[in-house]
Amino acid sequence: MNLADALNDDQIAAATHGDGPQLVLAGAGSGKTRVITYRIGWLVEERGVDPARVVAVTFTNKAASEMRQRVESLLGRSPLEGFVGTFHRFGLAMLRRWAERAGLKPGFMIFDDSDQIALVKRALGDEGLDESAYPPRTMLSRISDAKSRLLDPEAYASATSGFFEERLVRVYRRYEHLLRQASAVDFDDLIALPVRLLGQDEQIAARVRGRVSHLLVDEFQDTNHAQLRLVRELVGPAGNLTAVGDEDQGIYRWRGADLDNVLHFERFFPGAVVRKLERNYRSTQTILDAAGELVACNRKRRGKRLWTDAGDGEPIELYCARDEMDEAAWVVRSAGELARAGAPWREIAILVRTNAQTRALEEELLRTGTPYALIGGTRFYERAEIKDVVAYLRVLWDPRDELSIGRIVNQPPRGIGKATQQLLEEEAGRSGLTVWDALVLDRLDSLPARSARALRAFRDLLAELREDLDRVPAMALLEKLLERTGLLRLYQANDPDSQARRENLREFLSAAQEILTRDPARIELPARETLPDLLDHIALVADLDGWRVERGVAVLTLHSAKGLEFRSVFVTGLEQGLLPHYNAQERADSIEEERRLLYVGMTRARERLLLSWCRRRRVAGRFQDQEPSPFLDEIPRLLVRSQESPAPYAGDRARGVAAFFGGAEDRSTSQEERPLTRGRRVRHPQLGDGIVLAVEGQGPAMKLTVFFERAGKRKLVARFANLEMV
DNA sequence: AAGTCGGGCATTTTT
DNA sequence: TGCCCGACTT
Repeated sequence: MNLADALNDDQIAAATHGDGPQLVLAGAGSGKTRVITYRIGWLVEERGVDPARVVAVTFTNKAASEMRQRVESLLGRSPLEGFVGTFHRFGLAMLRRWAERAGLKPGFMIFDDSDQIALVKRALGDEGLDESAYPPRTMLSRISDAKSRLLDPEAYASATSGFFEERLVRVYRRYEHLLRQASAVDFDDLIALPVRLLGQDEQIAARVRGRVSHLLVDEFQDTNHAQLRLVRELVGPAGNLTAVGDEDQGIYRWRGADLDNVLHFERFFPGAVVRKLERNYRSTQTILDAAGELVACNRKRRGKRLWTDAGDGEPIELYCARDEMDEAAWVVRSAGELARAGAPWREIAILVRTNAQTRALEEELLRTGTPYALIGGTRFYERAEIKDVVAYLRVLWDPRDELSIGRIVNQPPRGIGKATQQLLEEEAGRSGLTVWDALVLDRLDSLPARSARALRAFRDLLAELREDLDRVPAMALLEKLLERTGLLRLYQANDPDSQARRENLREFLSAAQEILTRDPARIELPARETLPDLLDHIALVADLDGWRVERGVAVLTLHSAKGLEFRSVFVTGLEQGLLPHYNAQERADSIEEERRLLYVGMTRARERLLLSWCRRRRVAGRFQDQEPSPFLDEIPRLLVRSQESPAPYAGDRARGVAAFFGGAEDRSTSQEERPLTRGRRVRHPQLGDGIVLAVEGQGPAMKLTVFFERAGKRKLVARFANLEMV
């Protein structure tokens, strides 16, 4: 293996590190995946380490599969015997293997975010607490926080005090009870339970440790306390650990990530060797200097200075916009210029701090017909129609999954409304049965005849499908399910919404097909054998990483930009209150995290970095005067070329009206006079030709109901719709 | 039981 | 300003 051709000296040192722990502080774009890949290769090829005993963990499925592929192609072994995957999948593998020893039922399910919220709501109800005084989201995040610190309700109770905390403990305790009752685990359990198992069961610990001779952890700055403990349980304080991370890219503190895991690494792993990768292979020196100066203002860091021999490149552009629409116009116009200069659209990214910012940008992209892809947003498996199918699958697998039953019992509508569900639950509760058992035992006499009939039909439908569990493969079952339940029929209409949902269901089927065919030997097995894999996969993969096939400018949040790179990057909304965000302004820690967020955004750029801010911005519907972000002062002026909106305050209304009537800002005032009334024919850049059905309101607030030949009836805000008269 | 209305609300979201 | 959830209506 010739490392010298593939790696620089620092990278070689990290890849060929001997025994014991090492921390590799890998700056943005310093080739850390390369280092991890080559280290695994070196261990196997040069050190004769058994590849089955190499474990590499990351945070995202995407990073994991990329790493796996690179190792496989480097070593020419496929599939690789060792574990390469996410923390959560590693934990899950342990729990599946030793479910009972961990206090779980063998077929336990993984609850996702919305399941967890539902459970918290139920726990609040059981404890007689009001959701408005104890917001479920807050409660859940506090519970998750406790779990990621490995505190069970009792430990948490003794570690805290106060009125709110006392309530929280009760909800936490109840939540745990409900979770186990549903024979399910949440994401935090996938880490916490294995830690406990390793700490308590010597036999299992010995077996697992025997399988992990070398552990590599990526994105170490994102680990939380529980994950650090898991790592320590696996390799011990002096073990063969390679931790790769960058404290300057730690942006998940609010999710429990603990930067101290990197900052005080040697405290947890005494005698560790610390190495830095400071040579950058991505950006120009100008970009690195700007980002470096910025992040140097942070105190919580060990310190790195990135350099490149790629040259200085272009200065950074800074645009001071009048408002968010002007900002969007500048961004899109500049993106167009970059594209004309040779950058493919997909090599351009527009970064935002909050999702709300995407609105103005999207309007402008739409208006100008610029191809774009909104990254993030509602994730695939969170879409209602997908959740429905998954809920059916879960119920088929475990009909005592009450949460999922609750979701599908009247979906599609089959005459089992809230009242009926309530009665059924009471009936079940009286005999100490689960809802499903009550249905099977036909305890429906106390219910109105019509409700009972509907419930029996539902029960028989499920029973029929469940019989197929042992008879047909999962794909066949899935197709039959969609057919027999009527889920497919629900979206028969030809409106865009139904079309999108049908498309999603198709997408789901092909994703399921793909997952199931990963193991061709098992594809013909009955569903009972393969369904658990499918369900695990769905729970652990939030999204289909399909966006790469889309072409167009990427619009995404700073958080979801981590790990990506683009030829040109816009970071928008560099304003006090937005970046840094209001809610982060009190605590110095949080300000530093906001600074890292900007740092992450800036270092995504290879060639061009363009920043913008607005003098005023519409926040929650109101115009607000904005101040530039203090972070802008931390970027050396010499590296920046500034420009300002040519029309600082003038012509808001004129522009709004112009935009409304036809696109280009200077488009005829004569059209302004033509009244927009019912019956007028209009053209929308995306929706095509249509006819105005109704007009509400006046001026900027004017709303139109338009019937489009292609897209059907739509309600539009006239000012944003960019309609053209025809 | 299902649609309609209106108040409250509005960072970020790897698994 | 828009969206989401819960309450209200038919």
